[in-house]
Amino acid sequence: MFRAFRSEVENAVEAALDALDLPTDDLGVEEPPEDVPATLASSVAFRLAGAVGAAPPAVAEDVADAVDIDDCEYVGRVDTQGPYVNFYVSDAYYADTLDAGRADDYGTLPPTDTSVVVEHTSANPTGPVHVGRARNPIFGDAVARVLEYAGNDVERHYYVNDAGRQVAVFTWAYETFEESDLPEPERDRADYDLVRYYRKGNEFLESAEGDVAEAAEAEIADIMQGLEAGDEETYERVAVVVDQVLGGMRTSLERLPAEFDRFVKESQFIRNGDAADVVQRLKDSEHAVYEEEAWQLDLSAFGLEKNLVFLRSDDTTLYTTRDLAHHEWKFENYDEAVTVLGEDHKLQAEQLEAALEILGNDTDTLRQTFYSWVNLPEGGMSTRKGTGVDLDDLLDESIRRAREEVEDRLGSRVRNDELDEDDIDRIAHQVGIGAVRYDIVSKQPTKGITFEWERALDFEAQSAPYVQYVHARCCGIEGEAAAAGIDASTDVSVLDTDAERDLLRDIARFPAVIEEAAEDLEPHVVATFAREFAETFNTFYRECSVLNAADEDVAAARLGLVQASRHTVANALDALGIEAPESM
RNA sequence: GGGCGCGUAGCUCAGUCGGACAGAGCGUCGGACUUCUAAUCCGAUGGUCGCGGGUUCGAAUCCCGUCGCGCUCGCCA
Repeated sequence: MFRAFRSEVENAVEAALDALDLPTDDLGVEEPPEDVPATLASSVAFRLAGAVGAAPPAVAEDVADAVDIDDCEYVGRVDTQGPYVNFYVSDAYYADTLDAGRADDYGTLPPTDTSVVVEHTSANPTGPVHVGRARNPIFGDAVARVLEYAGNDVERHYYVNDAGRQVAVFTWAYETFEESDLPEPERDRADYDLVRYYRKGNEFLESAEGDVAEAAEAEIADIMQGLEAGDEETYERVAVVVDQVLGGMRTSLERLPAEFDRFVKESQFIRNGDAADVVQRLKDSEHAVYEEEAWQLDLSAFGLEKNLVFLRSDDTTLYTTRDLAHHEWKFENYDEAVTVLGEDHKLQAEQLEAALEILGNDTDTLRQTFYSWVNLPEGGMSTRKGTGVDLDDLLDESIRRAREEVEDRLGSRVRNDELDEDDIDRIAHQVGIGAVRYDIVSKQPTKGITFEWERALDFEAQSAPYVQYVHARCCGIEGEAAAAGIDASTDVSVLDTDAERDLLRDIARFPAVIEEAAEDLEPHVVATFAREFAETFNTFYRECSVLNAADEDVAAARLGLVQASRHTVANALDALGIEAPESM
């Protein structure tokens, strides 16, 4: 309802300014501070004071008088407070909010008929997913979910690097070194198993000199040439490594869960000739230069100082070259493309966008969004060097601590619903994984995060369990109410306390929060909303009992409010990829 | 050194397309369970919004400068 209310307010202000012969380019519609009872306000009087020749409060009066809300359904009243014109919601606003909240998909926006491909994670298939990378699937999956809630037709893609130098090194190492020379794997799974060869290979290359180094490099170059030439046998050799490691990584990612509709291998753009086609078209462009035996793009016309090499002197393509073909494929098949990347890829992303324009693409449909790396107190994490915390270890530890919490609370539990072993297991997983996700997704992606165990696994702070608990409380009330024979109503006229009205106002805002998160690709606003909503609900919970309400009508309406609250909190959590427990 | 990002309470963070006295949680201190689940609630405490200028009726928010931290500047990805 908030979105409809806002639109009514904007139209009303614009019409009022028109009637007064004043400019309408900036309506100044904004949300007032919390202690102001209005739901929206306009600060337009400040700006018009000069032109009108009167003090802002007087102008505000004029505007308020000129505002006509007769046709408004959700604007109930207008007044002024100093220089501000304040807009209050109508009874219909509350009534329709409660009614809309009955739907279990509440918060979902109308279909946009737009297909959006969200590419995220796309980590090189070189080893287990570590926490430094884990921000990508958590943030990326939330972006995809939020876009879905906003009415888009979303596909999630993982772009698999199976054609670059790193996998060539990996393949060579896998075929060259003996298992007996390697340390024990940390887990019995392909990614943990094979990463040992990758680390060993890199170690070898760093220290090797002379003929030995040259021989190794020759073998690696041979693999890269084979890939470039479309040699089947080479693809098969590489795939042995890539598919196994990727399979292991998927197992980790699915625990979050971060699942994908499609794994797009970059080698396909070499094999189908698209990469070669891109190379030819770039060579023909006016920005192409041939320097030091390699083909490059001079991107100074796009404000980029560094040239982009798109064809090596040995005629092999680079990651970005193949990614150009990949993006043209996306443009052909989807209305919009969103890519979630680490901040270390910013320059490459700018070069990609410029090159796509040179190739004649409209890049307005491409949005590349970035997140800062998660570092350890002692520095960065690296698969190659083997430094960092594995995502599996973080999730295991989080679940373990969550289970401890559940077991600790069993004794002091008021509710007599007898949690069995399966319930404890379920809650430990929901809370443990939810806490990790919330910790990551609730922060602005541009801000750096230093990983610290105790902070990431703090269940007391502004965290997933706090929000999840509200959902469990809603489920508990609904269960008790059903047993007591109470049927929910949508009669808001008996919901007149501050706590009830505040809760309705928060429920009403939820779709607008989804809209904002999708527009800005910032799921953390949903996390902030969920936390604030939980606070509002907990106040309601304390002050407004459903089972012990003064009369049946109030009990029924409050039960309706609890249902709408449950849908709101469940879907806010779902948009973040966090499970909503029915009991805790 | 150039480019990009970040800097808000002791700590972790919201707020940043200019607007009403800068908000939470944690911590500290003090309260609330015979009540629909206390993983909860209520109160107190705590801030030169890195620093210095500028624009404006109004700046945490925009501009310039400066300091600190991160990323980046490969024929790696």
